[in-house]
Amino acid sequence: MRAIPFDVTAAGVATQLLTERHRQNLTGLATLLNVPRRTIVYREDTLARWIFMIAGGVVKSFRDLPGGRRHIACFLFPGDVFGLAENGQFVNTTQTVTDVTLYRIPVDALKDLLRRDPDLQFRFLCKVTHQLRESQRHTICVSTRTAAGKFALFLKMLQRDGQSRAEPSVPRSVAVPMTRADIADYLGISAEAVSRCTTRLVRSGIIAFTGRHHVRILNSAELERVAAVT
Amino acid sequence: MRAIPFDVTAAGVATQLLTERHRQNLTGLATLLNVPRRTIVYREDTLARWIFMIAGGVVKSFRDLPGGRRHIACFLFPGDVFGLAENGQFVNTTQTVTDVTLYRIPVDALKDLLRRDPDLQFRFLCKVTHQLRESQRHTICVSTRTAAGKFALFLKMLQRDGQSRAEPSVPRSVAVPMTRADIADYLGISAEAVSRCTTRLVRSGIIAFTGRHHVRILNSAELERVAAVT
DNA sequence: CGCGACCTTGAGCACTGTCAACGCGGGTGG
DNA sequence: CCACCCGCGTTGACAGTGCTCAAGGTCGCG
Repeated sequence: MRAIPFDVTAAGVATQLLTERHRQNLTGLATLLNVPRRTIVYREDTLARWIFMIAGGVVKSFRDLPGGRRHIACFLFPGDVFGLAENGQFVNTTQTVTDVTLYRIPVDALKDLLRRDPDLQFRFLCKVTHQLRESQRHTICVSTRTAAGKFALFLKMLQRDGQSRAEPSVPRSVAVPMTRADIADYLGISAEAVSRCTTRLVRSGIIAFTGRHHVRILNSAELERVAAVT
Repeated sequence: MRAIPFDVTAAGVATQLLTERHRQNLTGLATLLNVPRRTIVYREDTLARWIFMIAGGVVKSFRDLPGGRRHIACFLFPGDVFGLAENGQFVNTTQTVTDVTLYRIPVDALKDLLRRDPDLQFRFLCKVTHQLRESQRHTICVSTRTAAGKFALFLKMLQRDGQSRAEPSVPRSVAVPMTRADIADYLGISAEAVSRCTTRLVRSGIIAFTGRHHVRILNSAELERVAAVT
């Protein structure tokens, strides 16, 4: 964590796609890929020669910890950029959650382009800053004491994300494309704990499932209250 | 969380201070401030007109959650930049932990400078990327199941940080400038839990305290093992 | 329609949160 | 220079929550 200098909103909406000129500059460098679900995009600690940008679908970024647990750092949605590296190697492993289409951009060429195009670089700066804020929200999620509280905050995040991407959606209906196990690894709890707390929230009439990957929020105020428990 | 495009190391060491030319450009804009310990630098949800950079001392960035808990997002050290904003307002509250000297830079002027100086902007991009990685490490810390595991990872982070800043230090001695309560709020546990697990680590001969704010790591391998518990 | 992956539910145990009391130590004022 | 005092840290007891292991149930894809 650490510093966090730029206000995305003041600089234009970072979650929006780039301008047409920027798109053209980038697509000159990029390769478009179609990737089936459950596919590893890259593995941690391998040579990081590319940056990726999602055109459609959902990706998860994770790391297996000593001790056997798997920690999911983030879920990535259309418009998101990924390919975090350190010492020239990827930090996390990334895998598709759904079928995905993505742009693959050579990192060296992108670096040159950014140095020549300060405006485009500023977009990237805002994007990373935005992701830093998201990361801090994730940490708050995980640091919540109860499983129900974590899940409630997670739902709120998915809801915010969904509507910021202006997805075609039923009001108060939230898409949850990942499995219970993925949610568990993201929240730092067991899959059983996820099951138990969703069951309790359903029985309390706060949420309802319409299929395994769609939640409807029935009582937003109460959900907020669950999330706010010490 | 989300995307994470740039490899700090490949682009030059981001944790290092800026080059002399960059420093001169920046200090033209900056005001140097001396701030006593325990001072609020700015409060969350207030107008974000400045970015700050630490010349010396330690700062904490936190947010009080509904429910009464306080979540510390990060500790900031010399060379770190802070002032994260969203919609033109600061996201967190920041307070000095020790006596601090820092640079205060008007955000508008900085934005202009960055657009005119792509090289300097790239430094900032790397810095934010670095902080994103740190934030992910923080999340792993917090998601660890046991208090001892969280504390062990926290210590490792402080150690890495300390030596990356090339602090004058005794080998295996780690400076812990913050209080137990601050550590608790950072790790998402109670202050009592921090006390209990440090006591256990001391009794196990894994660490030793030389004063309240200095730890010596006696058995690094065992500390690693504690951190790796499921 | 059937198989397999995913999800749910249950019982026992370990750990942390909470509340409360005590100990320690540095700073301040007499 | 000394004694007090208050912030900070430690320790103990009890209740609550999640983890683990195990078994049963359900959805969706081939």
